[in-house]
Amino acid sequence: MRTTYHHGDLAPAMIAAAKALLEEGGVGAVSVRETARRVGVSPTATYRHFVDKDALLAAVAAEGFREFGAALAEAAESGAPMAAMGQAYVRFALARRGLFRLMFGPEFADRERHPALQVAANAAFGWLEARVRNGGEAGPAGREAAIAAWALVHGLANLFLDGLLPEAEAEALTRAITTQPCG
Amino acid sequence: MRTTYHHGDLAPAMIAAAKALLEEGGVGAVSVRETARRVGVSPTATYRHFVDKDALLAAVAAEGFREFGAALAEAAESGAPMAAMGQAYVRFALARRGLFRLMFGPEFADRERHPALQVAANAAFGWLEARVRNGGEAGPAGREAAIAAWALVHGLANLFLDGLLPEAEAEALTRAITTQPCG
DNA sequence: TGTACATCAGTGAACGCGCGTTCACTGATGTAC
DNA sequence: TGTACATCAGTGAACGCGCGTTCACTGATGTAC
Repeated sequence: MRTTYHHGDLAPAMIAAAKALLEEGGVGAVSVRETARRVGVSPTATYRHFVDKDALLAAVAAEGFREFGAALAEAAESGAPMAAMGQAYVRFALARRGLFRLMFGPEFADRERHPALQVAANAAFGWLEARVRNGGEAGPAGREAAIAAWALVHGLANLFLDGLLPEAEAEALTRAITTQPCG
Repeated sequence: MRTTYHHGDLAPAMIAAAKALLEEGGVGAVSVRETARRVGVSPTATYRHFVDKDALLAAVAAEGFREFGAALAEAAESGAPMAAMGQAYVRFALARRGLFRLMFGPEFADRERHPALQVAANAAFGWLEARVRNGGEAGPAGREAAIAAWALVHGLANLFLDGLLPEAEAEALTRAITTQPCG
């Protein structure tokens, strides 16, 4: 496929290939060797761009948070922001299952070791902070309400993802629940 | 440690050892070989009791659901069942992180292949069904309210687990949020 | 415009590892007579 | 109570595998003069 010796854009290509593997078989299916194979490059080339496998996964997760944040931000423009963001949240989780699981999974539990990832995650959840400040009451009650809304939508996403709620009803249930007074 | 040739109780011992590994290093740290090593038995002995590694993990997860169900049922006896169950839910997730992640994780996504696990999971969530039937209104609104309560508490558990909400506040936040009118 | 050379981005072979699982086997146990 | 024998629950060695990573190296690119 590649005719030149130099690939030219290896890092993004590796990230894209890793994302594809992630969707196909979960985080367990992502290996340096298979990712390199997909890109058409020797495994060794990886180490020009990522110090180790963990760094590759972290880069994938960071990109995930950026996409996630963009989807939420777009929904926030809508007329009914809370319901729209809830839908966007659940939709992202179901459309990008492997990525979503990686982003929130135990792989990057110690967030100290991955500051860039931390930054991306915080940016994605900026809307939450904004809601705490702007929307409704300030103070502890406002914070708790915002957290409750977040937890509600995060819980729905995970329950659908885990097959504990019927995925076919994801859209309808999410809409119904996030448009109730407490959603 | 063991002096007899026959262990006598290998299956439960393997499950216990696998659970310990699960807490120490997540599902990735659980291997047939290491589990057998811990029990003091050859890896091969495992296959007398579990057809393969997957079966061992499924047995662990099933036991997890039974313990989880018991913890929830006990909380349900309390004077303020919803708040108590919320606390129990979150507490279980944080105390048994590896187990909780395995139970809800992608390992057993196709629930068809693990009927025993399915049964255990359904039993654990019996309280949910009960609440839909007995508590409050019946019909779609009642169902949605029950699902919302479940999602709220499941979301809180996962956000603490994933380090997105400060774990130190787990008790207080969970109490505050589950005792609000909509919790 | 041409050339020497530093630097960058790849390669291929090899390392050591732990894994899940199978094989042929053996020690221990239980049961029928 | 004793014995033959089937069955059960282990063992140890070996299989093939894919992995992450390192090594010494090479082809391609860019820059200074």
